[in-house]
Amino acid sequence: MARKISDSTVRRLSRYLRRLRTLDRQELKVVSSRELAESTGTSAAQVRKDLSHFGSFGTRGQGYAVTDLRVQLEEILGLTRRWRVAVLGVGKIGSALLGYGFFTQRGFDVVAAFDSDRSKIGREVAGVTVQPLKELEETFVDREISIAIVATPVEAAQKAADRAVRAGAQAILNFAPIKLRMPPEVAVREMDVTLELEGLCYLVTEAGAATDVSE
Amino acid sequence: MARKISDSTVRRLSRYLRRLRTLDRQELKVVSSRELAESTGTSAAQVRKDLSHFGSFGTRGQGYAVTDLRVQLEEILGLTRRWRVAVLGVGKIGSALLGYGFFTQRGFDVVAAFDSDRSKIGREVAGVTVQPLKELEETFVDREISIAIVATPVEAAQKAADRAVRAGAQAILNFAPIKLRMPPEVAVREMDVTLELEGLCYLVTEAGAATDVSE
DNA sequence: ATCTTCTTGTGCTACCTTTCACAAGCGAGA
DNA sequence: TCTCGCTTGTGAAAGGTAGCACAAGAAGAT
Repeated sequence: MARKISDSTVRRLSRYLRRLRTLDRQELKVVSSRELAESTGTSAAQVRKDLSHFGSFGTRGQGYAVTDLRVQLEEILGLTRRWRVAVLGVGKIGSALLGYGFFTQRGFDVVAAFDSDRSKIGREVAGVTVQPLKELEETFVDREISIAIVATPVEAAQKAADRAVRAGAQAILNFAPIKLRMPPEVAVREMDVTLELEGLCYLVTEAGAATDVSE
Repeated sequence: MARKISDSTVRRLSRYLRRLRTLDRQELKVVSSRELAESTGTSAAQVRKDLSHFGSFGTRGQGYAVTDLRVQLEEILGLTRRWRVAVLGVGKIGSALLGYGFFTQRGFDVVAAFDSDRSKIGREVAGVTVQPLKELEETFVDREISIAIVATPVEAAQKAADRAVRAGAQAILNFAPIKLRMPPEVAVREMDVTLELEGLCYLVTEAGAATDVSE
């Protein structure tokens, strides 16, 4: 299974999984690609294509067994284990993430938080004690942290991410408005609020301009 | 200019703009597509192709005039005006966004916040008073709010977004882990933390599996 | 056992995005 | 004025992604 799966496919798989978990809780046994597509905003053909990259999980004429497919997707996405996460930067976003109950529920344990601000160090946020940055390396190793969430101010983001990677982080979720330079073996995802907002502005402006012309 | 521009192009334009603003502040006069590409994590050809959809902004043999291109991009993205934004749901994420100074700096004014929780209503967060949901419609119209940031719990997200749209919102930035169903004329962007985290898990797991085989 | 109905899995096609490669064009210097 | 060096703008090729359409196959009815 060395096939390269695209990011958009992986994102959709996450969506299918989310839906399947709900269906499973509702004790529904079977779901069709069409139903799955409708509730996740895609097409039935897309659902089948996405799943077909990993095998044949359905029954022709019937659909997919909910629990079974849920488990398969959890395995594909690597969600059968728990993941230890550290938050770098305990500002507004960092604190919000620390208190985000969804993480624990979904297999992510936030086991450490770091900040350079003296006044924050030692404080406990949602059960996690804020540590000084100099303890980063040791803590990452000790607690086997594999994912770092970068929520520092933009100036500090690259350095924080570099340190996390040197300390063993395999993946970075970046909230800072900067494109991080990372070695290719490190997985990176960007969560850039202003980028998305600006994208919305473009679309609204564009739509407005188009309407003006036709009027 | 009825050409359809892809989301990924628009995102890159935002990145170029961000870089150009820095360069402009540093009083640099000219920048090449190569420099722009390196600092935004893409290729020089991509930069030129992206810009070429909107016109010819550079000088052959020289590059692009920083200030000029900055202004052009601001116009293309619709950032020459200010945008009024409302936050729906003043939980952890909502509060973090309300206090996010970057917005004001970048042309976005958060002028309203709503929550259904009695205990939060009337409270002031970062200069904005939290209002009850029933005032949503009136406030959107009065304050000419065009962008709604949905930061409610997942169960409330669809309804909140629907109300915002009926009240005149043209764009939605959605932080709730759900794919919103919106009329096609409404622009939507998703900011889904767990989706991205799960994506990272897939990549890490995959990389690990690949290494195991080769070892 | 055969037929009908239903939904999957997939080859093929169409479209879209990125990369390549080079002519066009600008400025500086002789 | 001509040449040289450099970078843009762009047509064409390559590479990917999504949609279509249908054969394959499973379950239940006759």
